[in-house]
Amino acid sequence: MNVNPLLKGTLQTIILKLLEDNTRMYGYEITQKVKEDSAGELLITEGALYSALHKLEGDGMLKAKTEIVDGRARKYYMLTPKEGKEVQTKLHEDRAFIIHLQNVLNLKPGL
Amino acid sequence: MNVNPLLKGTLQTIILKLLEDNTRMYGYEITQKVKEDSAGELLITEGALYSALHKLEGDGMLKAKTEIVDGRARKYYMLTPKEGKEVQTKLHEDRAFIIHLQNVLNLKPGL
DNA sequence: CTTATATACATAAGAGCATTATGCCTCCAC
DNA sequence: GTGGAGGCATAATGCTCTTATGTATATAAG
Repeated sequence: MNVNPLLKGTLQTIILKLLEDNTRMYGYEITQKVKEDSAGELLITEGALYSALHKLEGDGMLKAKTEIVDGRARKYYMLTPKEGKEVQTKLHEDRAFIIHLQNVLNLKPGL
Repeated sequence: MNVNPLLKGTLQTIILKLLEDNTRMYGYEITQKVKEDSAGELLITEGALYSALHKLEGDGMLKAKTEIVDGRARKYYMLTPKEGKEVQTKLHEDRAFIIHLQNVLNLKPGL
């Protein structure tokens, strides 16, 4: 995460959410998708991303499968089946947290 | 920050925003205010708070003044005058960041 | 009187997660 | 043949949080 170092700990959530919506993605693809969705404002650094992916894999949240595409290796990640509900819970909590934060900061939703 | 370890780096922003709105506050008061505003969901730990206050003071963002109230020492903090605009900028960025995050997480504002 | 709870500040140890800086490799356009 | 884009990875460093602990006063409960 580059432009604004405000939020740490968000990266895991972003990864899980994207994998929930897109079945499977590889690292570079995730960086581009986040950049797109945020109008170029959220830039995930590679160091942070790959560490996070490895950690989530180690924790059993993700499984990986490497494939060769156009002569280059891609490592696709997807959610492990059992973690579906956990992702939902996480997203629920994160949403609640953002709302509480908006209340504290007095940032009305929609502004 | 307790209940949800999602966001790190938010505490400084919270402190600055509260001091912008309330002229001056002391540490314990800040913990209670955040707890209130978040319906008991955001619990600032004392270790985090006092470290953050000391850092902001060291950076020249805040100035402190100790007073004795009811026999107990209170350390009131307030923004340094020159930092008014910086706080505005910070809050602006943070608001933008939250919105981008909502876009990436596909959490529609207001939900 | 003593104990618990609330008020109030502070610091140290440790962990977690990010940035920054590298490194390695391939494909393709100029 | 050089540079940029695609693609993965790790090490050093630093910031910020949690957890634990310490100090101290006021007040209510027993």
